[in-house]
Amino acid sequence: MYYVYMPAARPLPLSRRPLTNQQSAALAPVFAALSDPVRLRLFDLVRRAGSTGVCSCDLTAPLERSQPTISHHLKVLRDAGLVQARRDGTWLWYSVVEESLSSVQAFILR
Amino acid sequence: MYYVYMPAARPLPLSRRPLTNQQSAALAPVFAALSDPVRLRLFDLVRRAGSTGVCSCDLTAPLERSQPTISHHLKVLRDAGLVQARRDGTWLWYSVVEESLSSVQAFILR
DNA sequence: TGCATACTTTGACAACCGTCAATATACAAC
DNA sequence: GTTGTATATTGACGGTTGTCAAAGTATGCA
Repeated sequence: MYYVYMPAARPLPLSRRPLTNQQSAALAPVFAALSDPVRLRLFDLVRRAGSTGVCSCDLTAPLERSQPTISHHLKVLRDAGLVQARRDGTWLWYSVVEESLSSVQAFILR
Repeated sequence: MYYVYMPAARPLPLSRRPLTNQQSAALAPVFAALSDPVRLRLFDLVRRAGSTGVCSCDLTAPLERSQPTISHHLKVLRDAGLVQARRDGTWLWYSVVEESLSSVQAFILR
């Protein structure tokens, strides 16, 4: 009978372990929200409007889609946590949620 | 009649102009390929296999999907240019395409 | 109250997606 | 050739998606 040195069981750093079911389930909707060309351009337009934001009424014309369609896409981006809306009278001002792309960035650099 | 100084018309740096139709159309399929939880885990498993790659036969069990389903997802990742396959006898070894995420990275840092 | 503008929701449609069983193909060994 | 293993394709199924017209809701103003 020999005694063999066994290092204490210690999990690897999180990022060196395979992506878990929960992690992928949380990440997929963010990628899905950006998987449509119209939404990509929409997000880009909102982002370049900075902290001031942009009125959604100014997003319909450049994207050549009906107003309900733009409203639908903005909801998808909102539900994914990528953009937020602030009401000002009858207008809605959209701006990006800072750090909302950090999970995507973390996956890329993983 | 006055002469007013007008700087020569010069386009802004590319990244400071709105995302074009073509750019978003090229980018969306990459996001779409990563918009499914199974494909995210699949890509992660392939990536952590490094340049050696991983046999696709070793990808079915951990993802708890049928062999045709995994084959389908691998094709989606291949078509998006995210992974590549090298044949070795009856096996196929999958590895990531380096720099394949650069367009996503560029969009995030845009 | 009524009207106008900004936006959302509903309903419908075709197209697409994830999944699996069944089948087909590719390759190696015999 | 045959047999066995690895992978791809086909076909079908329910579910989801992008789109628009139409109708509904919300806000401001007279």
